[in-house]
Amino acid sequence: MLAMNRATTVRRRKAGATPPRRAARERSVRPGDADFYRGDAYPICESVGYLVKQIRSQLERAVDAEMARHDLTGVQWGPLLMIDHGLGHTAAEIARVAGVDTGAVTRMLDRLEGKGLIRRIPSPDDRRVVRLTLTRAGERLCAEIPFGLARVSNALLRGFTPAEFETLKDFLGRMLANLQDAQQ
Amino acid sequence: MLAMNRATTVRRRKAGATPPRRAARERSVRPGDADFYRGDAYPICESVGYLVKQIRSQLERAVDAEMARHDLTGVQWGPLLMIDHGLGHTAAEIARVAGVDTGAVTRMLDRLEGKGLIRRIPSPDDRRVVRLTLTRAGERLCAEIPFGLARVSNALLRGFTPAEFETLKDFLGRMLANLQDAQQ
DNA sequence: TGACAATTACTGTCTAGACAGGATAATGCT
DNA sequence: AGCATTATCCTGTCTAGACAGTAATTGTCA
Repeated sequence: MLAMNRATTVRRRKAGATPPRRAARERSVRPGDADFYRGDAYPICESVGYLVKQIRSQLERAVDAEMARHDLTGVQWGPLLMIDHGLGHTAAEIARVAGVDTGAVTRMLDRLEGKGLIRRIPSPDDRRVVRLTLTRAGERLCAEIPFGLARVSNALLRGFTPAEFETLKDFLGRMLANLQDAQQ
Repeated sequence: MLAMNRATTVRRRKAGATPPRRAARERSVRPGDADFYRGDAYPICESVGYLVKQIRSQLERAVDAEMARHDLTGVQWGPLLMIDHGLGHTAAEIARVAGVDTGAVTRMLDRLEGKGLIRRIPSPDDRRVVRLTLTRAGERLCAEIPFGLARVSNALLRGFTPAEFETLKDFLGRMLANLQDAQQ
């Protein structure tokens, strides 16, 4: 169990969760799924999944470039805004809301603290928890960030009509819901 | 210039590329951009960018779970398929097509070679390049992969009509185009 | 031809997420 | 009250991408 890589770990968990599943290559995961793609003729570079991946990574690049003006990497502004908006009082809360590992959060907070943007304050109520607050510099930065995000978002949606914008949000919401309940 | 982090580097490059840009917080990047979002009222957790990010990461999780059955991580199947389809004869070609760093490719190929899925063969024509081929095991794996991808894609699109599917692809394509030409 | 530029593969270093495991502290149940 | 469970935070180790820089080779052009 020592040098076990991530793939192996995931497989083990999956095997425990859904037992049978074999020789089920031709059908979809569950009845009701769409049937737009087939395994024996999958257009890798034109699939919806590929497009989403491309958009996401280009989007991250664009946001990165905006945030770089403030000396932030592409992911550091997220927790910062969460703390500012009262959605992230502790490391565990940030991990839950952002859907990432607590270990990753710990190390990211190290970097934000190193940059003098946040402070860690041991909670008097519960001596396990460390409460997070913004420094003055952190607050100043948080006021700037949404402008960059809005700029990138508007560039992304260039040419969309208001009606298309609404349809798009509907589609995205439905895909996300599909993914979430496909995951049980 | 030694211990310079990524954010700083990006900023420097950006500063060199687009000189003026100051006090331009209220307007979008370029005329013609949509105006669905404003910096002073940005709905972080409901924005299109946030949705795309969520979809992408959930999608990666789902694909990960599929690929884990073959002991592959979520990104290793990409280069594998590229080699199989003749889109990635060399490390440099993979890096170009996938849009990632050559250094990252080198290390990923190390892992794939370690798993016995690919072979590196020094090219006789050009002594700088190393040609990539699949091993027998790699070929077998490549035949399986598209079935998992199709399964995940169909689950993602559950409930979409064919017309909606076409509209969705149109929207995604337009967003990607916007991002690409916003990047000059 | 010979200097210079470009390309290829690679290595080092940073940020970053995922998983596992551990220390400490709080809570719940018998 | 005592003990097990749970929660919080942290550290170690792996995969992974980005950037910088290097060595070897190839291409270009004066």
